[in-house]
Amino acid sequence: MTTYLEQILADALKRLGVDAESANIQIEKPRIPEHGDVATNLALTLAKTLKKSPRAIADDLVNALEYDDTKIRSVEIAGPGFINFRFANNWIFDQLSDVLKQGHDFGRSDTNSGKKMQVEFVSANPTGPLTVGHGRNAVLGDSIARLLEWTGAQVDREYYFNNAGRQMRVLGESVRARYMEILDREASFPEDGYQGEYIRDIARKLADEYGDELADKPETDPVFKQAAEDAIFDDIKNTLERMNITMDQFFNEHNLYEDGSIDRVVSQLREKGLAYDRDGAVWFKTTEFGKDKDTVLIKSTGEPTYRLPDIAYHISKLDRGYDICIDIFGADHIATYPDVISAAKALGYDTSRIDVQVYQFVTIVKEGKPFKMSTRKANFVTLDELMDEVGSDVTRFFFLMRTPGTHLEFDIAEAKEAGEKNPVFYLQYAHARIHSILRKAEETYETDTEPNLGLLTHSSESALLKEVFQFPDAVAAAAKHREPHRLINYLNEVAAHFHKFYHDCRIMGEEPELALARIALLKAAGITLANGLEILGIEAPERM
RNA sequence: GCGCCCGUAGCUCAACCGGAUAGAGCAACUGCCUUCUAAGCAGUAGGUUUCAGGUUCGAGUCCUGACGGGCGUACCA
Repeated sequence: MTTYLEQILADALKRLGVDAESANIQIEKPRIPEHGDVATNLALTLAKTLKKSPRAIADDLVNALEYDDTKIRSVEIAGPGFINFRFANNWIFDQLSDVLKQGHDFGRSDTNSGKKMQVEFVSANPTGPLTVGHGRNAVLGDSIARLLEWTGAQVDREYYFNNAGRQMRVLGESVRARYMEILDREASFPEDGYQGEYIRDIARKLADEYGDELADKPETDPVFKQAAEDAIFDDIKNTLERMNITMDQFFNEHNLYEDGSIDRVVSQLREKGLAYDRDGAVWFKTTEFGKDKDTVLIKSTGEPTYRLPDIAYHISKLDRGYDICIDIFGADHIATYPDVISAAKALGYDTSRIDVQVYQFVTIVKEGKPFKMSTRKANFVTLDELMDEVGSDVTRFFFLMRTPGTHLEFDIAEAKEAGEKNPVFYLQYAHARIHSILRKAEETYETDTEPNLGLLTHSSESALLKEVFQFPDAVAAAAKHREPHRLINYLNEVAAHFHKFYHDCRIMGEEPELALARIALLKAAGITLANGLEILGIEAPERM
C-alpha cells in the first residue's frame, strides 16, 4: 500500500518538475481517524525548498496526482497542508486476502534483501553466569537480528569473547583456592577473586573427578581456568537457549593473535605514523582524531589493552565481507568505539559499514533500592533466576519494551509480582483469544470457503484491518532504526484494535456470510500477532 | 574539569527525518460477564513535555545556556 502511494506521489512530483528523489516522501497513519487512512506531509516538507505555501503546493500536488480509483477512494487537503488518503473498500479486501495468503511470511519485506549483515552481541567473557545486566544486550541483539532477517538480510549472530588475560587468570586462581579449601589444603583466595557460589560448584566437580590429584599442580596450571571456562560457557549457552537465542559463531579473541592480525594492525598504524613507542608502551595517536590524550595499545608489560584486539576484530569483520556490522554496546563502551572507528578508517576501511548501537544501562531495583551489581563480588541476579521466576517471555519483553537509548528501570519485585499484569500478556491473550474463537468457529462454519469481505463494514472491523496492514511497514521501521520496542508499540495497537473488535463484533451465532468474513479478519490479526511475537522471540500461545 | 546519554501524567514509559488535539500501562474512581477466554472493553481524573532563551509556517523533537540524574574520561575489561 505504502509503495503504491509513494509511486503515485513521486509521479505527481515529476509532473510538477520537482526532483522526487530528494523530496523524501513520508507516508504515515494519522493519529486521528478523521484525517484519513494514511496521510503525507509532503507539501509541508517541500514548502521551504519550493518557497511556496504548503497549501498551494498541496493543491498543485493533488491536481497533478493520478491514481487508480479502485484503490484510492478519496484524496483531500487538510490542516496546514497535509494530504489525506482514504482507501477504496475493494482494495482493502484484496489486501486482506493477500495477508491470508502470505500467512507466516506476512510482514516480510525486501528493504535489506541481498545484504549480508552481522550482529555482535552478549560478548560477555566467561567469568560468571549471565546476569540481568547482560539481558538487555542479549535480547536487543537477537531481536534486531530477527528484524533484519524479516527485511530480507542474511544475518549472522556472533559472540565475541576472550579467554586469556587477567580476568580469566584470576578466575582460575579463584577455582583453585576453592578446590584447595574443599581438600582442607592451604591456599589463599585471591584478593580480587570471584566470590560466587558457582566457583565452589566448579571446584567441587574437580574434586569429585580428580580427588586431590590436582593439589600438587603448580598454581598456574591451566586445568582450573579451563574447567571454569568450560563450565561457565555451558551455563551461558544454556541461558541463551532458554531465552530463545542461538549464536551462529563464538569468536575467540585468541584467533586474532594466531593469524597475525594484531601485529598487522600495529605495524600498519606505525606505517601511517599513528602508532609510536613511549615509556615502554605502544601508543595510538588518538589526539589526531580529536581526543585529549593518546591511547595505549600495548602496555609496557607487553600485554595489549583490550582496544587493540577490538580494532583487529572489527577489521576482521569487515574483511569477512559483511555489508553492515552491528555492535550492541552498553553505555560503558561508549568511549572506546570511536578509537576503533578511527583506526579502521585510517587503515582504509569504509567505516560506514560499522553500526554501533549503544543502549543505556539497566538500573536494577531490588527491595525498592537501586542495586549495584558486580560479577566479581557475586552481587548479581542471574538471568536464569529471573527466568525461573517470570519465564523467558516476560524477561525478553521487559528488556525490549523501552527505547534502548533511555535508562531502563528493572524492578525485580515488580517483574516477579507483575505476573499477569505484565503487558506481554496483553499481546499473548489477544492471540490466544483469536485461536479460541477459531477453534469454535471451525466446528460450526465452513471456514475454508471464500468469504465475502464486503460485509466488513463496522468501524471496529475497518480499524483493525487498517492496523494489520501497517505490519510490514512497522517491521521495516523497527529494523531501520534497530529499535524493537517500536514493534511492541505497534503490536499493542493491533491487540487493542482486536480486543475492541472482539467486544463489538461477534462471530458465533452470526449469519454464516458475516461470520466467515469476520473469521478472515480474525485470521489476519492472528497472523500479525504471531509473526510480530516471533520477531520479539516470544511465544504466541493458542491457549492461556 | 571535559565528553557522551537521559529529563514527558503520582509511578514506569510512548510519540516514526520537525507536523494536525502529547499517548499507553500501573495506581485511583465509574460502568460492562445467563452469549466466542473479564489476562478484556467503555468512561472519569491526572501535563506550562525540568527551567530560560533562540531557530520557523510549525518544537517534546533542532541550537545555546542553566539545573538534575547516569556513564565514560586507566599501561582494567
